[in-house]
Amino acid sequence: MIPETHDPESGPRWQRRKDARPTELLEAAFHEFVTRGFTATRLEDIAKRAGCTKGTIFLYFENKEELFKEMVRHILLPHLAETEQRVEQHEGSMRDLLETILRTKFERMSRPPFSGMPKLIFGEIAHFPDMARFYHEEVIARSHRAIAQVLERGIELGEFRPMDTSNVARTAVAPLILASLWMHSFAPHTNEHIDPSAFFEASLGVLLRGITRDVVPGGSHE
Amino acid sequence: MIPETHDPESGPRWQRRKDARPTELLEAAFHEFVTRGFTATRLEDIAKRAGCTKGTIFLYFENKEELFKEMVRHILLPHLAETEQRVEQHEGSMRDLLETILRTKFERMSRPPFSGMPKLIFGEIAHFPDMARFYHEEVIARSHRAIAQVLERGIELGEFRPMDTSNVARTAVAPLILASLWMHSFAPHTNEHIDPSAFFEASLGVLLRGITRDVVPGGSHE
DNA sequence: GTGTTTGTTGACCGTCCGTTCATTAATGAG
DNA sequence: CTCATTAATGAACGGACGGTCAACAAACAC
Repeated sequence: MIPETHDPESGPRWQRRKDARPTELLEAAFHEFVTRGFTATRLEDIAKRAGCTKGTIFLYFENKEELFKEMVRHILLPHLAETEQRVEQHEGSMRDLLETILRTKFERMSRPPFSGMPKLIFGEIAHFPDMARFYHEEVIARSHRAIAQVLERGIELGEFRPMDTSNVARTAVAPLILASLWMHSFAPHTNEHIDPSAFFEASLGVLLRGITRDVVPGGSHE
Repeated sequence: MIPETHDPESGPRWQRRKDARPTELLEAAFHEFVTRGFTATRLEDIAKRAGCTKGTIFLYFENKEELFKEMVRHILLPHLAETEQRVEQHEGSMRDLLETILRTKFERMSRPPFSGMPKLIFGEIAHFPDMARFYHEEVIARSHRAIAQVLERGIELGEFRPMDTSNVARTAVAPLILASLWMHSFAPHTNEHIDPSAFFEASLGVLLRGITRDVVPGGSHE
């Protein structure tokens, strides 16, 4: 009942941690934004989760929007090189590569905290033109390019039929995005629970059959 | 510069229109919600568009959330019977029926104002459990059931291969939803413009090839 | 015309929350 | 130890907006 009095047992009331704060704030922001959305997240919540107060945020970030941008940079950019590198290095079946890429993406996007990104992005990015451009160029376009490239190489190799690779690439990721959105919008409030794995396998099956070049029946696939 | 003085030329300052107000407000609400999102829409904007003031809204609706619910009921429910009836009455190729249903859905979802619904729904419905249940039961589940039914009948008729019809139905609509989301999030802020029709055709092609039962090459499709 | 009913207004209230800043205290140098 | 520096605090500000309500005026009966 004497909150003003500092408990001498617990050391200093707070510490000066200039180096650690930004990262802690970015990660707290990621959690809160992805859980509650940009607008609904209060800076006080982020501060609390990061173990400081609201005012501290403004020592390291210009404002809420800038914090959001930095958060995206900090969290997502490290994941991009991986996919690109995988495409670069892969040799052999493009069908296998495509499956691997989509499966990896699915693993990441189907579990928190990343499962919350699509809702966050599609739901609120329209209000932040800078951010929309940044996210599109740095995340979506790069990911899209990697998948389209795999499709093109597959066509050249005769594994896939000729197609509109750009739009098929979008078709390929659409179910992944829908699954994430579902988890964070309807799933918590309905009894109809989608089994994410089964949904992924079903959509992957449709995709692979839909793009594979017709083969002569009777011919082995090995 | 005398805004308090009412211009005698323009008739009464306002009219009493008890019957017309609700519909006008619901349609104004639809436009505003779909354009700016639930949270970002101010009741004042809706009132202005409907030709009245904020206070009038509360004569007809309990609060903002209730207005939102009524809006969904008013706008969407009339569209549902149509699809169900089409499925009921169709005879002949399930492939044609599936294509017709998806194409109709695409036409509606790819143009304003309906193109804004997915963003509105997936973006903000999580905050309104009642609404989520209602929308899921009355809109999504019914639409989903119709598509799954077409797939099942197609399997029985030997047009489609055996499959997880429920999850393939979701796979089928995923690109439509993604296209709508794109239009209302990234499209206004990037140079990479998706051609909605081309995207639809590409995804429809993948879907149909992906679910069609394998046929003997050389056989005509007629 | 007069009076009554009631649909509509618009000023107002209370709350929420991003942002600011004077104050406080942790830290490190000397 | 003392002092200077500055990270961190938390009270306070201000604008936005959902919701309220007393006053107003349109409509209608007579």
